[in-house]
Amino acid sequence: MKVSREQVAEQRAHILEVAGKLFRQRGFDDVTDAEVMKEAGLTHGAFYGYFPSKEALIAEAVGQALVTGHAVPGKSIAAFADSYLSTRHRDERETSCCFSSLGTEAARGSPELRHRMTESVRRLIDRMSQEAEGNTAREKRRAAIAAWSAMVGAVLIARVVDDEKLSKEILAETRASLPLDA
Amino acid sequence: MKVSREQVAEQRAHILEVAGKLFRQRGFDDVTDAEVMKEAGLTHGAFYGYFPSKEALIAEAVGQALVTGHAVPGKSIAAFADSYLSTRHRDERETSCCFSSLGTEAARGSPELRHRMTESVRRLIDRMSQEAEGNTAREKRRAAIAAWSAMVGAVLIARVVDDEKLSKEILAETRASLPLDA
DNA sequence: TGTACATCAGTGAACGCGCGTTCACTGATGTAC
DNA sequence: TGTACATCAGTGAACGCGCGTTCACTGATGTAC
Repeated sequence: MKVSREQVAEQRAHILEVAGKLFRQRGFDDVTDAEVMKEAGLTHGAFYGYFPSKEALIAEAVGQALVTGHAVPGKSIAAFADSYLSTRHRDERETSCCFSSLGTEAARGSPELRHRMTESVRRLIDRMSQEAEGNTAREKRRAAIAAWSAMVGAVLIARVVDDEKLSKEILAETRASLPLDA
Repeated sequence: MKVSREQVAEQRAHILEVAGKLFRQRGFDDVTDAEVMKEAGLTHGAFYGYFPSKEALIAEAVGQALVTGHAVPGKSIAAFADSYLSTRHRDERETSCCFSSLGTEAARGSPELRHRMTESVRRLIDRMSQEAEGNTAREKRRAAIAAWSAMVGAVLIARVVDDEKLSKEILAETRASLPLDA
């Protein structure tokens, strides 16, 4: 059945949203394109009308998630860090930050995927630099980079750890050490 | 052909070493058990004489890599941070730290794998706490946790980023901010 | 406005391929006499 | 010390299964007259 152009664009956005959630929840390899299409309400065969390959879907879905996802909204950097280092963000993986949920896989991913993630890193560091601690622009930028690294690492480690107490401690102590509340 | 007991133990250790390197280089899913065995100089069929499943191999190989690998040797914490946040460690993935090379996949791994990694986190935090900055034990432990989180996150991000200059900056600025040189 | 046709999003089934896993067999080693 | 047999690490081939990808077909929509 044919469908209007707007519906196609909506379907496409819907597929990307579904894929972004599934990938963050279970990783690139464990999620099949058949599953993504089914979850989006379409049949497997329609996939290649939307994307040339699974790799292309991955790059687009993550690219989308990086923008709409757990980026910095209107709130302050301190509030962003609070939510980033919360147990909620740790546990709700399907809507979480792509670096802490897919980072090690993404490092081996397509050039397109890595490029989109790189642009996201740039945006985030620039944004965080504005509010980070420091007397000079250089110091502020350093603090932003260090804070972002610690945030990503802490959530990653907190998710690997199988002891709830230790996991919480890592999130809380990392939060307490961030140079963001100047 | 039959072989002596010592040879079997050596072969097993060799398989684990090979698997640990391949997994860190290319991830759990992309490496097949046939490939691991071939690289170790054996045939595919011998695999299930050594391990009950691929999942078991993953847990054992990572467990081994966590101990012999990029852990803290005799050197100081500051020297450990220097080498951890070097471009060499970023680029030589096959012998690198399992958290920064396999962390996001490991977070979805078997209980056995996550448990071994948790024990490694505990050992590392305890060890780093001894030399970290701070006036009280609590402060030292906090600094150790924050430093370890930042180290893992920085290497992860530096590997995703496709711009060498930005990648180096993330490693260097994270290093400069660590509270380890008390 | 109504009819005839071209378009093309979506369907459903199939395809090769490579994966994890199994298994009958081999033959060098270790053991018993 | 030599011989006969049991053990079992390793071989090589096969197995289902599910993956990414392809394709002939369908039928509702948009367009032309």
